[in-house]
Amino acid sequence: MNIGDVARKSGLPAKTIRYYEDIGLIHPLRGDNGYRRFRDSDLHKLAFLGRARALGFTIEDCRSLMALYADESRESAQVKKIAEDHLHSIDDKIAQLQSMRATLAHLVSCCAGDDRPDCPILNDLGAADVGCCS
Amino acid sequence: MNIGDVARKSGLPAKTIRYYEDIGLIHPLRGDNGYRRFRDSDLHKLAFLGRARALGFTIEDCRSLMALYADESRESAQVKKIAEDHLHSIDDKIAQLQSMRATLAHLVSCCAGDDRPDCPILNDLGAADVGCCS
DNA sequence: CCTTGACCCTCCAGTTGCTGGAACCTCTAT
DNA sequence: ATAGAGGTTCCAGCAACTGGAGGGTCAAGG
Repeated sequence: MNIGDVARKSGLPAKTIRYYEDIGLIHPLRGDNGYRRFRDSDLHKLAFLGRARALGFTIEDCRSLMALYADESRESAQVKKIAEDHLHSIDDKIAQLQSMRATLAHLVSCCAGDDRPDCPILNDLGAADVGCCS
Repeated sequence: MNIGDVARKSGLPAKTIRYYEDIGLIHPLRGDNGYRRFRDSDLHKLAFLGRARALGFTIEDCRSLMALYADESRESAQVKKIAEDHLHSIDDKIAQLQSMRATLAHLVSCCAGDDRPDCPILNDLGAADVGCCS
């Protein structure tokens, strides 16, 4: 398979696949013409990577997960640890975003959004101790 | 004020403050020794930036917001538009993270996390059509 | 007067995970 | 022969900093 084929099958852009080879996540063969030649196992790895990335794992996590996947003598605790750590970092991000969201939604709801210059959003950003309502 | 003073007062790292000058968000004066000399107005802008960044606004949003803040003839609708757009992008991110979180939490709960190699997390990543439970 | 330590300066490189583009080569079909 | 669709490499850029090297400056203590 050429890179276009695995791109279509894996759903990853060709650029990304080349990048994954660059950083050593996959090792496709090369044809006499210099083209990358992908085996089924390469496609399988790319699909694995696509799913892991879709779950938000970092590239380094993906590297670890693929190593564990290939390691018959792994302990599932190792995998679970990576996944749990990631889950916590997702929870942290969600909490942070929800906190931002709450503040922002409140400010937005206080802003008239008309042609007058008076704006509680700017008032709030301009001075921490200015409540935007009442 | 020197950069260390404004760093302490604004809560922003000195590095970040230099960066903000680089990209033209602030324009502190310079003393004869080459040191940056910050006025109260610079500190005020940095505090504004710190709060806007804490709400997740991009640097370009911050630039627009600061321009509107300085513009006496602004319309609050312009500010509200930026804030609402940002609010939507936050909502999108939260939704995406919650979707990841749901999948991941399920997989984690299915994984024994012991010394055996069998792992539903890896099974799922390795093949899309493998349910991790039952 | 000298030294020490806390500041300050600039400039360059690295972070994460790609993405776009230039300049070029290869294959297939007409 | 040529057009167009594929492939290749390499370099630059994104966002928003962050770290470090290699230096200059300032105030206090001996």
